[in-house]
Amino acid sequence: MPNPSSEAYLEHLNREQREAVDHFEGPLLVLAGAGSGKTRVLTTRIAHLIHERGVPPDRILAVTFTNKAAGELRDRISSLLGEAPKGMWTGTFHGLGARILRRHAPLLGWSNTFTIFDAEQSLRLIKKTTEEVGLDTRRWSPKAIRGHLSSAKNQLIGPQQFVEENAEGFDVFARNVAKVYPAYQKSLQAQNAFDFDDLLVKPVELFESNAELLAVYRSRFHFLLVDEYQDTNRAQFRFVELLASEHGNLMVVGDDDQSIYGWRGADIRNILDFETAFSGAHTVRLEQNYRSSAVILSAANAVIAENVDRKGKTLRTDRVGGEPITLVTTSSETDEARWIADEIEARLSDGPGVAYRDIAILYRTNAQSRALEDVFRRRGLPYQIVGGVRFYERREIQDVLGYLRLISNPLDAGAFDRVVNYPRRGVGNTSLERLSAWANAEGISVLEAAARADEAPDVPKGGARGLIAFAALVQRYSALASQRGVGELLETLVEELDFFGHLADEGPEGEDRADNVRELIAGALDYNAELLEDLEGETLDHFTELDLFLQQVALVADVDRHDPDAQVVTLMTLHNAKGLEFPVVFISGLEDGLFPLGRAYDNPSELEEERRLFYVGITRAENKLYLTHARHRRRAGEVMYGRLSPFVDAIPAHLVEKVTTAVAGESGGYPGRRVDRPGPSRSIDLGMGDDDLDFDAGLNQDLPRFVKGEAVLHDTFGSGTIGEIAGFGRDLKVTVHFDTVGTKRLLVRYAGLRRDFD
DNA sequence: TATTTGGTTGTTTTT
DNA sequence: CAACCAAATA
Repeated sequence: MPNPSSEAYLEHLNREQREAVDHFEGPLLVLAGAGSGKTRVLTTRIAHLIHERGVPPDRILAVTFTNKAAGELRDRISSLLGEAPKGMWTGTFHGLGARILRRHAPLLGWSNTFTIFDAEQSLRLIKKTTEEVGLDTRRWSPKAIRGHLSSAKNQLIGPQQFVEENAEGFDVFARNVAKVYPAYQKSLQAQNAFDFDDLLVKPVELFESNAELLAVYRSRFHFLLVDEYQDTNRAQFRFVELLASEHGNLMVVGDDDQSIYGWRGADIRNILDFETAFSGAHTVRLEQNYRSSAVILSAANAVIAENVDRKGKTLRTDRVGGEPITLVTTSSETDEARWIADEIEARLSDGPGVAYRDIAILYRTNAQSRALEDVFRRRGLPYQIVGGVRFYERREIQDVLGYLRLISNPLDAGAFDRVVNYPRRGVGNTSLERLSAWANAEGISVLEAAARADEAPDVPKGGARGLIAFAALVQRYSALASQRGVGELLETLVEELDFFGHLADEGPEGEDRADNVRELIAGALDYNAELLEDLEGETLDHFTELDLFLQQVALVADVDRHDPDAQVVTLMTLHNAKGLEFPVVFISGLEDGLFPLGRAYDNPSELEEERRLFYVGITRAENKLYLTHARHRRRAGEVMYGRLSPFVDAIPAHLVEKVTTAVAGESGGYPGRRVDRPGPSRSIDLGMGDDDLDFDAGLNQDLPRFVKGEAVLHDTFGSGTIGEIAGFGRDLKVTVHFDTVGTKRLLVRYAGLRRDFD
C-alpha cells in the first residue's frame, strides 16, 4: 500500500472493511472469512487510530497468533504511518505474558530472571514429579498427565482448586493428576521457571490479585486488538476481559469456521458469544474474498456448509472460474509423493508464472512429511519443512541450550541433569542420586552441591571430580554472561567443550548435528537483544542478552521460522498453514481415518473441527488446489488401507478433475479410472459434470512387467536392479540386487516394486 | 560407569 | 518403523 498523507488508504477498502477501520471506541467483532483482508483491516485501523484519532501508539496492545504476524503487523503499520508505532505492544499471548511477568514476577514469588520451560522440559519435570509422588509412569503416562494439567491451566484451574475438585473424585486418573499438579507447580517455582501455560495463567493471576497493577495496565492499554480470536482459550479470554472490560475498547477479529485449536482448550464460544460478553458490541462481517479462484471458493463453501455449529457465512469473490481442483488417487505414500514431485516439476518447466515458493504441500500429521522429503531430496527439489522435529528440540540443540539455561538460571534442575555428564565427566547415576540427596538435606541447589561435591558423603571420587569441574565451568560462564553477547558466549563454550569433536565421534549423523549447532551459533551471533524489547530499555538492564535469547528461543514457533521468500516448496501441517496463502496448494493424505483422523468420529464436534481444518487448507490456495490420497499408507509401522476422505465428497463434482497415477492404476486393489495428467494451466468452464469414478480397469489386472537389468525402486530397500525372474502371474518372483541392502528374492505381487526412472 | 540390548510405545494437531 | 527407555552387560 502507498504511504498516504491522510485518508487515502481508506479508498482501498470495501465498505465493510472501512466500517471496521472507522470504528473508534467500544467493542467490535470482525467476522473475517478466509482471505477477506483482515490483516489489512487490522493494520489500517491501528494506523487510523494513531494518525486520525490521535491515539498514542503506546496505548495500543495488539495480540497476534504468531510472532511473525506481530512483526508483519508492525512493519505494515510503520509503512502506513511512515514511522514505527513507538511504544505499541504486539505479540502473541505467550510473548506478552512473558513480557509482563518479566516485570512483575517477584509479586508472584518468582524472580525476574525466570526460565521458560518448553514442552519437553515440562514433560521431564512431570515425569520426575509423577515418580516422586509414587506413581508408576508406565501406567500413568506423563504425556497424558501433561495434557490434563495443561487443560486445567487453560481453564484457569489452579493446583488448589484442582485438588479440591478431584482428589476425592471417582476418576482415578484425575485423582492422580491431583497428586502431581501441586508438586509440579512447586517444583517449577523452586527452579524459578514457568511452563508455557503459566505464561497465560500467571499474568491473569497477577491482575486478579493486584488491583493497582491491573489499573495501571488498563489505562496503559486503552485500545486492544486481538487477531485469530476464534482460537483463544479460557485463560486468554480472561486476560483480555481483565484489560478491556472497563473501557470496552476491544476489537477482535476471527472466523468461527477456522477454529482448529479446540483440542488445546480454545473455546469457540469466545467468538460465538462475543456480543453477550461485551455488551453493545458492533459486528462487521467480511465475506468478500480476495484470495482464491471461484472454483476453490465454491469448494470451500460447500465443505464448510456441512458443519452445523457455526455462525454461517458464505464467501464471495469477483473472480470467475479457475483451474479445476485435481483429485489424485495414488497407490501408496511414496507414489503420492512421487506424483506430487512430478507435477511440481511439470508445472515449473511449463513456463514462468509459478515458482517453488508459490507451492505448499499440506498434511494432517507431521509424520507424512517423511515420504515427501525422501522423494524431494532424491530429485533435488528444494523444499523447507515447517514444524515436525522442531529445531530447538533436536538433541544436540537441547544439549547446547541446556548449558545456556543452566548458565542463565542455576536453579534449573532439568538443565543440570541434561548436561552434567555431557560430554562425559564420569558422573553416573549413583553420583547424581547421592548428590541430590545431600543437596536436599543441606537445602542448597544441585549446582551448589556439585561445586562442593567433595564435601558430600558417599559421592564416588571420580564423580566428585567431574562435578566440581562442571560446576566451576558453569559458574565461570555465568560470570561471563553479563559481559559478553550470547553468540560469543556460545562460540567459546562450544569450543571449550569440544562439542564438534564429540559430535564427529558419533558417526555420519554427527555432521548434521554439527550443522545444526553451527546454525544455532549463527543465530545467536545474529541475535540482537534490542530488537526483542524494541522499547523501554528499563527492563533490558536487569537481564543479560543470554536471558533474553533464551526467552526468545522458548517462544518462537515453527511457523516463525518459515521463510516465504526462499525459493523452495513449503511442507507443513494444516495447523501451521493457518494465516498463510500460496498460489498452488496440495493437500495430501486425504484418506478416511487419516484426515479426518479415525478418532474424530467419536465426537461430532471433533469431526467438525477436522472439517474446519480441511476448510482452512482449501482456503490457503489462490489459483490451484490439488487433493491427493493413497490407497494404502504405512502408519506406525503398519499398512493402513483408507478410502477417500468423505470430506472430499462435499465438493461438487463439476469442480473436480480426477487423476489416477500409473502405479495406482496398475497395481490392482481398487482400480480407479485413469485419466491422463492434465496440462498444468488448463482451465475448466464450470458446469460440466464428470462423475463416474468406478470400475472400468479390469484389463489392467496384470502386474508391472520387469526385465532383467532394469532399475527398480522398493519402498524399504531402496533402489536396485532386477536379476533373475521366475514364475508367472500371481506367483511371479524376481531376484533384485539392491544398492544398499544386498540381494533379495521377492514376490512381485507383494513387493510393490516400481521402475526407477531417476 | 558406560554401553548395548531388547522391549515397549506410539502418531493427531502447538504456543 | 522409528525413538525412547529400562534393565542387563562389559
